[in-house]
Amino acid sequence: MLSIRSPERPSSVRQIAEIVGVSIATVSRALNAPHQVTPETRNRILEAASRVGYRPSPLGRNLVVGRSHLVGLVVPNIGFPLYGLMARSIEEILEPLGLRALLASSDDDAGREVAAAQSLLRHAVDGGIVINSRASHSHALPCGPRYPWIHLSPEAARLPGAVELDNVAGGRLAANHLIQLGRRRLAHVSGTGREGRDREVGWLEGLKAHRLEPVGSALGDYSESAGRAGTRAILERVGRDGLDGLFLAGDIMAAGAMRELRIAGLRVPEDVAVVGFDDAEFATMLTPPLTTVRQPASAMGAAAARLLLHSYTLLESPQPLTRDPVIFEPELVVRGSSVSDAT
Amino acid sequence: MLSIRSPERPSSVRQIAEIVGVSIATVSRALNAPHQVTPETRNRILEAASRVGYRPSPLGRNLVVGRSHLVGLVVPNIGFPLYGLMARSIEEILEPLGLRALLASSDDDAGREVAAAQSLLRHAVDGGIVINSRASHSHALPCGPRYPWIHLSPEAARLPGAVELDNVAGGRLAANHLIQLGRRRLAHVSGTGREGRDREVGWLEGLKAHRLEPVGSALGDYSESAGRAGTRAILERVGRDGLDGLFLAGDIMAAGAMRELRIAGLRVPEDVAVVGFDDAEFATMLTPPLTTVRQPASAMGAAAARLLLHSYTLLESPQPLTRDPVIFEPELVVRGSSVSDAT
DNA sequence: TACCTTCTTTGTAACGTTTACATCTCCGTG
DNA sequence: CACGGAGATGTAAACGTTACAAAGAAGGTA
Repeated sequence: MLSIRSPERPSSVRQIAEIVGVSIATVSRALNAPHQVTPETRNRILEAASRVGYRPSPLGRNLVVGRSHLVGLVVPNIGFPLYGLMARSIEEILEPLGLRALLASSDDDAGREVAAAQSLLRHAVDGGIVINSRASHSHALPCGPRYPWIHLSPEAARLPGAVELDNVAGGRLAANHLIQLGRRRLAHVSGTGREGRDREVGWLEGLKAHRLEPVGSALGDYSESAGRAGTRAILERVGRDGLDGLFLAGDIMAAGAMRELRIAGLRVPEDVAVVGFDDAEFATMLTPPLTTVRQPASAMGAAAARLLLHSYTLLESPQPLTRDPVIFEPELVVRGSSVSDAT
Repeated sequence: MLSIRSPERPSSVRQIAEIVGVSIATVSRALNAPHQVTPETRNRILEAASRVGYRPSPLGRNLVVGRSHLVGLVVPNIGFPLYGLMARSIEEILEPLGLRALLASSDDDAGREVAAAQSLLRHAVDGGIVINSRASHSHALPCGPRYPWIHLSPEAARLPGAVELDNVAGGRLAANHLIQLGRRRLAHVSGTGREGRDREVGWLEGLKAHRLEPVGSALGDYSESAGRAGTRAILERVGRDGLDGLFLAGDIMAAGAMRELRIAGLRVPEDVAVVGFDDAEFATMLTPPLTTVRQPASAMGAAAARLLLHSYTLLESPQPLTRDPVIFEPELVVRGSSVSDAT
């Protein structure tokens, strides 16, 4: 049976030093810089260490080197697949360097985001990454020179250390694609936040470049029901024949839109071509598979992690973070919801 | 501009002690146990502390109290939605207690799982949760009495501190549902690992209770392509009319199966009723919406977190972990892929 | 041989915090 | 005055690493 509090203390450098008859510094050196110790004493130390089953306490080590080897990771909700993918790729960059991600949730709220970052700083993280950051100059994170923070969001483009997607270009991609398919009666269901606004800006730019006016638009919040409600509202306004191309600021809304179009008796893509945003995992599983603007989530996560490492106090010559954001370009993935003979 | 290495050290108890003219112990007491210090000196200490902007170092504190307030979280891949949901609910339980989840990935490999747990222990986590644990008696985690580990998987049911889903009951639910719908030509695409085997065991039990033999089966690995390939193989063997009910051990495979059935010209649910497993987020977005056996991921994550807290060294009277697993019952969610007039 | 330089090896102390134990002071009671 | 108790405060120990000091040896030169 397990007894929770074991009385015997784990072995320490002091214990080994006493056994061998040297100072604790020599023990530490024998373990970390063997060439600095006489082979004879080194062997005696190593032998004693393995005999008592010595394992160095990371807390002691962290204390003296002044770093915790922890990296904060603030995510709106780790249960959302997009953020999970980003977290995974961040972790893959950090792990080989002996760094670990410490998790906190922001629920996409600026206040909770700051609180989460503060909480992580109390755990002495060496730095951090905020996914879908809502931080701005008015809600700045407690970011000191010893605690670099990377912002993974267009919201924070004016803060040092930002990684962002060119959402405007993404909206343009969607518009150009639908226009090239010959669609002219175009509508959009938007998303929230800076990224939602940017996608709409790009969308409208794309239309304007072809001297087109949108036939309708609706506000959305990336939920399936918002996609359905927005589509229904647009259809009611323009009528069954008033729409032949629909762009939604997120794939989940696009799934709702396709359901609503089907209920209205409209075929996708023959009657209405549908374009989503993100390229979520389920996009290929929809009927028809969803044409969408891919957000390179893994690559963006990896870039944020590398940017953090670049300014990390651990490195030989850390570079200060600049205000130049790292910008990723989205990519159009054409599938059956816009082109009937696509995969 | 940010300069990464700031030369000035953060303030410490030593600095405050020197300013006020007391020992560091008195400073610590004034901050942590104010009633033990004379009001007059206490005020002078607090005043000096706030003047120099003192913030106690968590590294020093963790070191001396022997706890890090960190909980290890070993996940196959945090990018998988099911695991993300579990992680999120675990986090929600831990956060109010000031505990944070430290992340590591196992990639569903027993060896990497042990390595990840060891790495987390080197970061001095106070305990940990292993999602989809592959640990067994032969590949046991480095679990000492001071480091309780919870296993979130049926694989580890014989280890202390296990939380598991009754996968056998889940397979039975699927079988009973299809049989009650009048389907008699039933087939299954299985999953890997203990949970995959258990789901198949329950499935076959359910069939046997109604004196039915399956018309076919195929091995799968939870991927969409495995769902498609398995379905195709079964159809080739039994013919277009040889199948009217299909159970797949995961929703992603079910999405692939529905695509394959459609390609074969079979209607879902009229010709073939389809049942998945997990109740993933996208299940409602498929066409038709997927009937599935729901795995209560959030509740299971929360249960694992509570079990960990129960045996946590932090608590007043921690309870040793027992070998009795916490078992969750799955629930059938009926949708359009098995009943045409369902939601 | 005496002295100096260089290199190797080892020891000391400090880092930051908490806490068990020791010490000291003050006050009251016998 | 002696003793005891209570309250306040100091001391030291715990953890692992590393800058610095110190000691010693080896080797070269006058």
